[in-house]
Amino acid sequence: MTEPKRRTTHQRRKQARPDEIISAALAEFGEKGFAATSMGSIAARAGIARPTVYLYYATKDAIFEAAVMDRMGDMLSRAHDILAVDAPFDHMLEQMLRNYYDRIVATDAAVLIRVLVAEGGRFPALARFFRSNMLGAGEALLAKLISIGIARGEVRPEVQALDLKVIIAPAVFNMVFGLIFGKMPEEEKESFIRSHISIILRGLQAKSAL
Amino acid sequence: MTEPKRRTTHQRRKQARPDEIISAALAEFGEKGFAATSMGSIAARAGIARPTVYLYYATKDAIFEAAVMDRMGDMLSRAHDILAVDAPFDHMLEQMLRNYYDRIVATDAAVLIRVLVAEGGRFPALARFFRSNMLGAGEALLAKLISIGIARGEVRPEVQALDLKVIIAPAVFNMVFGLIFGKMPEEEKESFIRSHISIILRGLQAKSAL
DNA sequence: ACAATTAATGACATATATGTCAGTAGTGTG
DNA sequence: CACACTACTGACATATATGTCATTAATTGT
Repeated sequence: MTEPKRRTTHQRRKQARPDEIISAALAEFGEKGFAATSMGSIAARAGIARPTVYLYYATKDAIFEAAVMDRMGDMLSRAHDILAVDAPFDHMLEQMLRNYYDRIVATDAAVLIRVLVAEGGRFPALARFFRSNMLGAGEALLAKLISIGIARGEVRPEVQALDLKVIIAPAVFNMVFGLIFGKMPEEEKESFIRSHISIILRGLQAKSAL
Repeated sequence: MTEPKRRTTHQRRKQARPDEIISAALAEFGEKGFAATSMGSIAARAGIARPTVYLYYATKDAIFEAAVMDRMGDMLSRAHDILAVDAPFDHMLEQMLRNYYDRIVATDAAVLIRVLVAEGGRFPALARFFRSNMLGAGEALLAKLISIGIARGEVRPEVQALDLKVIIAPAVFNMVFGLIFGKMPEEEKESFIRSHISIILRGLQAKSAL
């Protein structure tokens, strides 16, 4: 419970506002896009007056920056713990990829991608941060899996030298696809994920492991 | 030469304007994004006064629609002819994928994707058109290759039932990656393409073909 | 219960984009 | 060489978003 404190309206709000504003902003960005969203509409959705927003964030850019930092946190980094490195390679890879779909593809990350794509190179610092969390973490984890797989003879050694982004690319594709054409129905998505795992896994495996 | 006709400034302009406006608009969209681009800046880049734009297109949306129709044309559909269906499967796939990178990833399509992502579901008709040209054509061609490959025993039969979008997904990923983080340097891009082909090809091949 | 503090807002000044229209200036014709 | 035509533009009216500030209202300490 962390000490409720029972502060009445104003004071309690002070604590909650930043998060309320970020949530409202992400909802608006998701519906209308970044540029088409005004400070006014963010305020309205958050249930406050427009000038109040300026008390917490000076610009729309600042809101987006705060949103990225808040929501990206360490999305995938925690996956390290979950992964059972003693399982067979095909299990590890499937678990890792499904984790990726659950923890990244199906989250606010889609909205953040929408904004980053829409605004092009206007947020280079955020793009770097996003990349390290969204792709970097995945690549690092993959590199680990691959080297384990190679050591065990389950993965063909040439893979070591390849660009591992290819392995997660279909998941990112799936996300962007949803942004443009609307989310795939659950059934189609599951079929896509199975196809992803099937083709990529086979693409990595050593001949002897087939 | 198609009959030069030698019309002077005004008349000649009339013919050229629509294309000039579309080119200017795409350049602006690519630099600043769709929403951040004003009719004024499009006009300025096209070297005409703002009201002149309205003589050809009533809204910015109309310009974008015209741009999609004009630039998407039949990007990949012509690839059918180029493809040598009697080559070994690995050659056909590599040729098809490289064709995809050349004809789609490295064109105005990136700008169109940027706008479609940014504007979410605001252009459903265009999204459908885009999908059939950008993905549909690729999928159709792939389905053909795959069935040939299976018939010859070069591709494992289970692939028939999979979602073939996975095969081109890394190429689309590469495109979106460029939109967010800036284009990959040529060297890295070539390495990515090779990784793409290597992993996907292996992922499709029958055991006997390895 | 009352001053002091601070969260929140209404209202104003400014900036930028839009859409329209009357008018200008090239272009071809009788 | 006037006359009609048409591509084009400057200027206006309107709408929407921004950023700021003086003021209000809620909360806390004494």
